[in-house]
Amino acid sequence: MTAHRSRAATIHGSMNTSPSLPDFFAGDAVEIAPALLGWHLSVDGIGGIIAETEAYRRDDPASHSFNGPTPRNAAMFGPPAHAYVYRSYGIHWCLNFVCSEGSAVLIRALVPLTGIDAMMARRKTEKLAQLCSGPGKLCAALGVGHNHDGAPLAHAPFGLRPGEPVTVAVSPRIGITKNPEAPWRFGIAGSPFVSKPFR
DNA sequence: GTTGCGATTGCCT
DNA sequence: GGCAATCGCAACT
Repeated sequence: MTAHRSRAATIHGSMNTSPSLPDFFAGDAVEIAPALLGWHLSVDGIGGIIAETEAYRRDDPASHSFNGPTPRNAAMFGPPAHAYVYRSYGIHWCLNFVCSEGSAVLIRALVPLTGIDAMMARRKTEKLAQLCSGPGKLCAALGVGHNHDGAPLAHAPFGLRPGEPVTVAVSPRIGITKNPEAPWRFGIAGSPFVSKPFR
Protein backbone atom coordinates (compact mmCIF):
# COMPACT_ATOMS: atom_id res chain seq x y z
CA MET A 1 0.00 0.00 0.00
CA THR A 2 1.42 3.32 -1.07
CA ALA A 3 2.19 5.81 1.65
CA HIS A 4 -0.04 8.78 0.89
CA ARG A 5 1.26 11.97 2.41
CA SER A 6 -1.25 14.12 4.27
CA ARG A 7 -1.31 17.59 2.81
CA ALA A 8 -1.08 20.36 5.38
CA ALA A 9 -4.49 21.98 5.79
CA THR A 10 -5.37 25.57 4.83
CA ILE A 11 -6.92 25.88 1.42
CA HIS A 12 -7.76 29.61 1.07
CA GLY A 13 -5.96 31.36 -1.79
CA SER A 14 -7.95 31.01 -4.99
CA MET A 15 -11.21 31.67 -3.20
CA ASN A 16 -10.96 35.35 -4.07
CA THR A 17 -11.58 34.76 -7.75
CA SER A 18 -14.57 32.40 -7.38
CA PRO A 19 -17.88 33.13 -5.61
CA SER A 20 -17.49 33.15 -1.83
CA LEU A 21 -18.65 30.07 0.02
CA PRO A 22 -21.40 32.00 1.87
CA ASP A 23 -22.77 33.17 -1.49
CA PHE A 24 -22.53 29.72 -3.02
CA PHE A 25 -24.40 28.11 -0.12
CA ALA A 26 -27.07 30.81 0.30
CA GLY A 27 -29.51 29.13 -2.10
CA ASP A 28 -31.68 26.06 -2.60
CA ALA A 29 -30.16 22.87 -1.19
CA VAL A 30 -31.66 20.87 -4.06
CA GLU A 31 -29.63 22.92 -6.53
CA ILE A 32 -26.49 23.06 -4.40
CA ALA A 33 -26.34 19.33 -3.61
CA PRO A 34 -25.57 18.19 -7.19
CA ALA A 35 -23.29 21.19 -7.75
CA LEU A 36 -21.07 20.01 -4.88
CA LEU A 37 -20.20 16.74 -6.63
CA GLY A 38 -16.58 16.79 -7.71
CA TRP A 39 -15.55 19.35 -5.08
CA HIS A 40 -12.65 18.50 -2.81
CA LEU A 41 -13.41 18.33 0.92
CA SER A 42 -10.81 17.93 3.64
CA VAL A 43 -10.62 18.16 7.42
CA ASP A 44 -7.13 18.90 8.72
CA GLY A 45 -5.87 18.07 5.22
CA ILE A 46 -7.49 14.64 5.10
CA GLY A 47 -10.30 13.99 2.63
CA GLY A 48 -11.20 13.60 -1.03
CA ILE A 49 -13.71 14.27 -3.81
CA ILE A 50 -17.38 14.60 -2.89
CA ALA A 51 -19.08 11.68 -4.65
CA GLU A 52 -22.60 11.62 -3.15
CA THR A 53 -24.93 14.16 -1.53
CA GLU A 54 -28.54 14.57 -0.42
CA ALA A 55 -30.62 17.75 -0.12
CA TYR A 56 -32.89 18.54 2.84
CA ARG A 57 -35.19 21.55 2.66
CA ARG A 58 -36.74 23.60 5.45
CA ASP A 59 -40.28 22.47 4.57
CA ASP A 60 -39.24 18.86 3.91
CA PRO A 61 -40.83 16.34 6.30
CA ALA A 62 -37.66 14.25 6.13
CA SER A 63 -35.49 17.16 7.29
CA HIS A 64 -34.36 17.63 10.87
CA SER A 65 -35.41 21.28 10.48
CA PHE A 66 -39.03 20.42 9.64
CA ASN A 67 -40.32 20.92 13.19
CA GLY A 68 -38.32 24.08 13.81
CA PRO A 69 -35.12 24.76 15.78
CA THR A 70 -33.92 22.46 18.57
CA PRO A 71 -30.55 22.34 20.31
CA ARG A 72 -29.46 19.59 17.96
CA ASN A 73 -30.36 21.26 14.67
CA ALA A 74 -29.41 24.82 15.66
CA ALA A 75 -26.69 25.01 13.02
CA MET A 76 -29.27 24.47 10.28
CA PHE A 77 -30.83 27.78 11.29
CA GLY A 78 -27.49 29.56 11.43
CA PRO A 79 -25.59 31.15 8.53
CA PRO A 80 -24.94 29.24 5.29
CA ALA A 81 -21.56 27.65 4.52
CA HIS A 82 -21.28 26.24 8.03
CA ALA A 83 -21.26 22.60 9.13
CA TYR A 84 -24.25 20.88 10.70
CA VAL A 85 -23.02 17.70 12.43
CA TYR A 86 -25.48 15.41 14.18
CA ARG A 87 -25.31 12.02 15.81
CA SER A 88 -27.09 9.30 13.85
CA TYR A 89 -28.68 6.38 15.65
CA GLY A 90 -26.79 7.41 18.76
CA ILE A 91 -23.61 6.01 17.25
CA HIS A 92 -22.35 7.68 14.10
CA TRP A 93 -21.78 11.28 13.05
CA CYS A 94 -23.16 12.81 9.87
CA LEU A 95 -21.85 15.95 8.15
CA ASN A 96 -24.05 18.51 6.41
CA PHE A 97 -23.35 21.82 4.72
CA VAL A 98 -25.89 24.47 5.74
CA CYS A 99 -27.58 26.27 2.83
CA SER A 100 -30.47 28.76 3.00
CA GLU A 101 -32.06 28.91 6.44
CA GLY A 102 -33.24 25.53 7.68
CA SER A 103 -31.88 23.65 4.68
CA ALA A 104 -28.71 21.64 4.23
CA VAL A 105 -26.82 19.17 2.07
CA LEU A 106 -25.83 15.83 3.63
CA ILE A 107 -22.40 14.66 2.50
CA ARG A 108 -22.80 10.93 1.93
CA ALA A 109 -19.62 9.73 0.22
CA LEU A 110 -16.12 10.76 -0.85
CA VAL A 111 -13.51 9.48 -3.25
CA PRO A 112 -10.58 9.13 -0.81
CA LEU A 113 -7.64 11.22 -1.97
CA THR A 114 -5.47 12.78 0.75
CA GLY A 115 -4.44 11.13 4.01
CA ILE A 116 -5.62 7.70 2.92
CA ASP A 117 -3.43 5.96 5.50
CA ALA A 118 -4.91 8.04 8.30
CA MET A 119 -8.43 7.31 7.07
CA MET A 120 -7.72 3.57 6.91
CA ALA A 121 -6.39 3.67 10.46
CA ARG A 122 -9.48 5.49 11.74
CA ARG A 123 -11.86 3.23 9.85
CA LYS A 124 -9.92 0.05 10.62
CA THR A 125 -10.17 -1.13 7.03
CA GLU A 126 -7.96 -1.06 3.95
CA LYS A 127 -10.80 -1.32 1.45
CA LEU A 128 -10.54 1.91 -0.50
CA ALA A 129 -14.01 1.80 -2.03
CA GLN A 130 -15.60 1.52 1.40
CA LEU A 131 -13.48 4.05 3.28
CA CYS A 132 -15.92 6.93 2.80
CA SER A 133 -18.95 5.23 1.19
CA GLY A 134 -21.57 6.48 3.64
CA PRO A 135 -22.27 9.50 5.84
CA GLY A 136 -21.11 7.82 9.03
CA LYS A 137 -18.07 6.23 7.40
CA LEU A 138 -16.97 9.53 5.93
CA CYS A 139 -17.13 11.30 9.29
CA ALA A 140 -15.15 8.53 10.95
CA ALA A 141 -12.51 8.68 8.21
CA LEU A 142 -12.17 12.47 8.42
CA GLY A 143 -12.43 12.69 12.21
CA VAL A 144 -15.61 14.75 12.08
CA GLY A 145 -17.54 14.90 15.32
CA HIS A 146 -19.68 17.09 17.52
CA ASN A 147 -16.88 19.63 17.88
CA HIS A 148 -17.30 20.51 14.18
CA ASP A 149 -21.01 21.34 14.55
CA GLY A 150 -21.54 24.96 13.52
CA ALA A 151 -17.98 25.44 12.27
CA PRO A 152 -17.44 27.58 9.13
CA LEU A 153 -16.55 25.64 5.99
CA ALA A 154 -14.30 28.44 4.73
CA HIS A 155 -11.79 28.06 7.55
CA ALA A 156 -9.57 25.39 9.10
CA PRO A 157 -9.91 22.59 9.91
CA PHE A 158 -12.22 22.47 6.87
CA GLY A 159 -10.89 22.74 3.34
CA LEU A 160 -13.42 23.04 0.52
CA ARG A 161 -12.72 23.93 -3.08
CA PRO A 162 -14.47 23.38 -6.43
CA GLY A 163 -13.39 20.65 -8.83
CA GLU A 164 -14.00 19.62 -12.40
CA PRO A 165 -17.59 19.13 -13.60
CA VAL A 166 -18.95 15.59 -13.27
CA THR A 167 -21.85 13.59 -14.69
CA VAL A 168 -24.61 13.54 -12.09
CA ALA A 169 -26.79 10.54 -11.20
CA VAL A 170 -30.08 11.07 -9.31
CA SER A 171 -32.22 8.90 -7.03
CA PRO A 172 -34.56 9.08 -4.04
CA ARG A 173 -32.86 9.59 -0.68
CA ILE A 174 -31.72 6.66 1.44
CA GLY A 175 -33.01 5.58 4.82
CA ILE A 176 -35.94 7.97 5.17
CA THR A 177 -39.63 7.22 5.55
CA LYS A 178 -41.10 10.73 5.15
CA ASN A 179 -41.21 12.25 1.65
CA PRO A 180 -39.36 9.18 0.32
CA GLU A 181 -40.09 9.82 -3.38
CA ALA A 182 -38.27 13.15 -3.66
CA PRO A 183 -35.33 12.61 -6.08
CA TRP A 184 -32.87 14.57 -3.97
CA ARG A 185 -29.95 12.14 -3.76
CA PHE A 186 -27.11 12.93 -6.15
CA GLY A 187 -23.93 11.07 -7.06
CA ILE A 188 -21.08 10.95 -9.54
CA ALA A 189 -22.45 8.67 -12.27
CA GLY A 190 -20.78 5.26 -12.27
CA SER A 191 -18.58 5.96 -9.25
CA PRO A 192 -17.65 2.90 -7.16
CA PHE A 193 -17.30 5.11 -4.08
CA VAL A 194 -20.99 5.87 -3.45
CA SER A 195 -22.91 4.30 -0.55
CA LYS A 196 -25.32 2.45 -2.84
CA PRO A 197 -25.47 2.11 -6.64
CA PHE A 198 -27.62 4.54 -8.62
CA ARG A 199 -30.03 2.90 -11.01
C1' DG B 1 -41.02 10.11 33.55
C1' DT B 2 -41.51 6.79 29.69
C1' DT B 3 -41.72 5.28 24.97
C1' DG B 4 -40.68 4.96 20.17
C1' DC B 5 -38.16 6.24 16.29
C1' DG B 6 -34.64 7.42 13.28
C1' DA B 7 -30.67 11.27 7.16
C1' DT B 8 -26.33 4.13 9.89
C1' DT B 9 -23.14 0.60 10.19
C1' DG B 10 -20.98 -3.93 10.92
C1' DC B 11 -21.58 -8.45 12.28
C1' DC B 12 -24.47 -12.45 12.15
C1' DT B 13 -27.24 -16.30 9.91
C1' DG C 1 -31.52 -10.57 4.75
C1' DG C 2 -31.86 -9.75 10.13
C1' DC C 3 -30.49 -7.24 13.99
C1' DA C 4 -28.07 -4.77 17.84
C1' DA C 5 -25.67 -0.62 19.32
C1' DT C 6 -27.08 3.96 21.55
C1' DC C 7 -28.85 8.93 22.01
C1' DG C 8 -31.57 13.30 20.95
C1' DC C 9 -36.01 14.53 20.59
C1' DA C 10 -41.01 14.42 20.12
C1' DA C 11 -45.15 12.64 21.83
C1' DC C 12 -47.24 10.63 24.95
C1' DT C 13 -48.83 9.35 30.23
